[in-house]
Amino acid sequence: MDALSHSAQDYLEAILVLSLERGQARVKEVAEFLGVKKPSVVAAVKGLMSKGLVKHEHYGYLELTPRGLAMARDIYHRHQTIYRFLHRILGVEATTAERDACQIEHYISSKTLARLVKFVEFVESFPDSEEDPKWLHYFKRYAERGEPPPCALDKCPRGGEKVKSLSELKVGETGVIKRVKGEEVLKKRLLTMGAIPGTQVRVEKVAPLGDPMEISLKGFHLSLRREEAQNIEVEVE
Amino acid sequence: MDALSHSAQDYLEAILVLSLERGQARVKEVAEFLGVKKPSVVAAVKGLMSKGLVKHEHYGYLELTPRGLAMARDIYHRHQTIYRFLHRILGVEATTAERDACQIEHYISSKTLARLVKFVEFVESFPDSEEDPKWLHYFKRYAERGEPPPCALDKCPRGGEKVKSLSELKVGETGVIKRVKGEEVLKKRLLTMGAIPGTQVRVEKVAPLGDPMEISLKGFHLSLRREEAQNIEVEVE
DNA sequence: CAGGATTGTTAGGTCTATCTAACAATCTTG
DNA sequence: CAAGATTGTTAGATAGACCTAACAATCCTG
Repeated sequence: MDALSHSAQDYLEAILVLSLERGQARVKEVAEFLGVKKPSVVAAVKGLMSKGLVKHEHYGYLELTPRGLAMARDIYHRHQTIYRFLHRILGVEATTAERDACQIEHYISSKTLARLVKFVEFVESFPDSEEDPKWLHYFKRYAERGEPPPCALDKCPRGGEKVKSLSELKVGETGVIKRVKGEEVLKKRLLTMGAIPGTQVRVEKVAPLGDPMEISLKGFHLSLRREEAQNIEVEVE
Repeated sequence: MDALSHSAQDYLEAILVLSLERGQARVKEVAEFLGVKKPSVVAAVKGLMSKGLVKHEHYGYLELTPRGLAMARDIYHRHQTIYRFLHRILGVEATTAERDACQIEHYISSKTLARLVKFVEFVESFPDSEEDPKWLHYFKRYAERGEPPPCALDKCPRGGEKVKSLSELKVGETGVIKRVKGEEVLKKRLLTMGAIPGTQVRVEKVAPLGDPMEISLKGFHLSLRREEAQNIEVEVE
């Protein structure tokens, strides 16, 4: 049998959730749940019936078959995993997390999902003495207040040297590029833009949140994102 | 002007990447890059031209306008963030991470993206003394070998009590449900299934990887996922 | 119990994103 | 330089996912 389309998966999942919450699912409820019109639900259900996933008597309730239930639970499991990651770990607000999970669930591969399941498991199963692991606690503080974790305060990985990432330079400061880090694609792109080791750069402007940065290099002006600038190590002059 | 469709965003991003890699983009290259036929590229480019995002002379190369470049970079930034999360942090293999990032980038909200950006930043900026933070190192070990982190070995959050999560029970063991944890939706569903505090459960079968578990409860048989079982705290009898 | 309100269904339509087939323009090679 | 190969374009088609309009069935209330 053909794989289910994303839309069909949404209808299946909606029927499951409504069945669990209210004991039954009706065309009108599914339409409201998914934000579509009733004829769309009827058409979708017709397709699901033809695949043996839903039972639907004329003018009656919607019912998942055993196969439909198994499939819906898989889809729902995927949804829950992503939701928990977005909400519990990343700290995204519940409504946004719910909506994004609903969308993303269709596009995440089973390999990626398996890895995400393990990550969520890892975080939720080993919380240290608090509900969150310490590092997640630090992350949330970092995300909300920009405060680095304690380990960054007492031991600086590049302590003492005049080597910084470009993102740490202030307006007016200059330096010589020492190294371009990061993924191949990003490195290639930065190199294409002229960020070559040995090249002098000067910080011209920095936007309020450090993003973007205007720098001059080889007589040209570049606008870089904070992440891009972070990947360029410079020796301060 | 209308927001770009997901498909249009993909074409814009493809033109950017090809321009960076090869210095130019052609219809045939974009088609290969995105896995579509050439007429599809031509049609899409027509739309992008009408929005002032791409310049395209008849039979000529594709070129991003300054506005198109700015937009493409935004899209690409989003892609890179997701890619780095999937590949660098979750440890998903690069090809799969690249493909999933390409899909997910359209469905992640700006709030969720902002949070993910901070998460990637947090991980990459505070690596302890090694390339990865310790906890990420532990996670990768956990994901690959199932090995818990050191903190779980010397200090067990529920040490000594006969309270375990249902997932930790073995076949034949029984217990009484003490608490159902987790998100409201999940809790409600488990409660709907009869997982009510005070109820006795017995583990009948466990699949090889602990997923699913067959348990009996109130004379009924339930099939639970490992994550579901993890949310049910029981006092072992 | 009849009429109005609400929910469900059917027919036909729109829009997007892709395709195939056929033709046009450009490039390469003998 | 001409012919073949390759790339680019146009016209028309398909499939999916939704819509509106109109009608059918069921439920509720006066």
